[in-house]
Amino acid sequence: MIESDNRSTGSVYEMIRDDIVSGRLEPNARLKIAELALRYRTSTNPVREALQQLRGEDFVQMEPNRGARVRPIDEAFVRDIIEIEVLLEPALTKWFVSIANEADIAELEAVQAQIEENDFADRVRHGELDTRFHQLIYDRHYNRHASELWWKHREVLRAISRRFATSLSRRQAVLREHRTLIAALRAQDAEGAAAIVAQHVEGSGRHIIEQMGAAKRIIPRRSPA
Amino acid sequence: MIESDNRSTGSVYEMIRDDIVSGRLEPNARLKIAELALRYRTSTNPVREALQQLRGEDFVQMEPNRGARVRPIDEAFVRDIIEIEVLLEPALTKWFVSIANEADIAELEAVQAQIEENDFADRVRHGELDTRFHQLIYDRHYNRHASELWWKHREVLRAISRRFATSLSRRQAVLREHRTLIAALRAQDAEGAAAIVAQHVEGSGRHIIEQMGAAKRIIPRRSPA
DNA sequence: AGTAGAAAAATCATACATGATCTATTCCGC
DNA sequence: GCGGAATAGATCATGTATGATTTTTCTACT
Repeated sequence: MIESDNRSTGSVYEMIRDDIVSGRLEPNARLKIAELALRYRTSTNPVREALQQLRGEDFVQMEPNRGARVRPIDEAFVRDIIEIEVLLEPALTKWFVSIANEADIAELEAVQAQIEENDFADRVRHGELDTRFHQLIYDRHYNRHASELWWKHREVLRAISRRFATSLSRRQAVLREHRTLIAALRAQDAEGAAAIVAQHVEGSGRHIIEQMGAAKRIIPRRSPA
Repeated sequence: MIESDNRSTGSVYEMIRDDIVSGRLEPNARLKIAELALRYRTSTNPVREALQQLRGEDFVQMEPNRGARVRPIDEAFVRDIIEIEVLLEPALTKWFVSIANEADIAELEAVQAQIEENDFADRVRHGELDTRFHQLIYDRHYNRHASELWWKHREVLRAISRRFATSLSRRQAVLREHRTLIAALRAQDAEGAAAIVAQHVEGSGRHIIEQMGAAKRIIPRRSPA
């Protein structure tokens, strides 16, 4: 246990989930019931239930009689998610083109301005802004399922990204693609916007996977359970 | 409670899930913990945990202090799932084209022969065969995430379908599309196969939604909670 | 290294306290 | 008497606690 936390706000589920997504609980970390119960100042029952819910959401893996672990995230996992996002996000974007009004696009531009102003200096802030940028596009979709699926994937990817810095070339690509996307949206070019988003997602995935590969070569990997 | 079940095989989670997917627990049915504990001959703790896991998988909905219900399934829900499948399944199919060998296609044809032989006479059997048909295509995909997502959606859709009969025109379309799909796969025509699958999924979704609409007009709907 | 035994941990079963919600009856003003 | 508000009791979800049992994990010894 890293820190004996005594936050008392929010459900146990939310707190554990938060700790996983934010990285305070590392990938593959063992999640002992008694320990978590202490950490979140509850009894074991809520912890068990939270873990089961997280298991259902695939944030946690469980083996019979061997308890729970934070879902270990490897390159294949990221690739899988990205492949789905490459399909999903362009489709969500296309629909956004048909409903976006001037105010929506102005808001996108405002966020983009903040992203450029921050210019990757504050990594956490960039993550938040970038998420908000895409969320503006996806969150209003009528397909709640698709939108929530995106969000779930997003959170996982963000949890990974926060461990790595963004390469210079990737920074450039991100800014460029965001700008191009805004232009396409403004021009009501659904196909163009979708194509850029696909490229954006793919690039993001490739970047993360490369970083993971690089990190693995430096940090000696724990034997995987 | 309909039946006092005393099956003792499998985890409580599996049994509840099974009862939901198979329809023994109706959509929107209230899931009382004490009742389920009796039904599955366990204590309340495993039931509570199973419900949380199912909640994470979205088979069950929960409201604070008001317990759990079997996820009510409406047209919007089906539409959402289908929209995702329209993206997912063609992509999975394309990949299948690149790895399928003669034996794979022969197996598809064998299943298709059984489907045609059964000719929708036994509804449950048709559901099984149809699932197996598509499973042959998707299950070997390297993207476990996508494959599992398909499977989850499939189970839900099957649970709905089993309540309705298949219209004559839909029967024809299913058989035709399966045959065309096999032909495209054999011809290594990835794009063609993908297009047919997209059409197949969309048609299936449309059919289900129509059936649901029709049923609603006959069966007076319970006030939705 | 391999292993026996100890400690830790998961899992399940109860029992109970508390508080929210639902139901149905009572009660009041009209 | 009638409709609706107030309320008392039943029902249920949720959290806590504790013990039994089994499996896994750790530790110390050969």
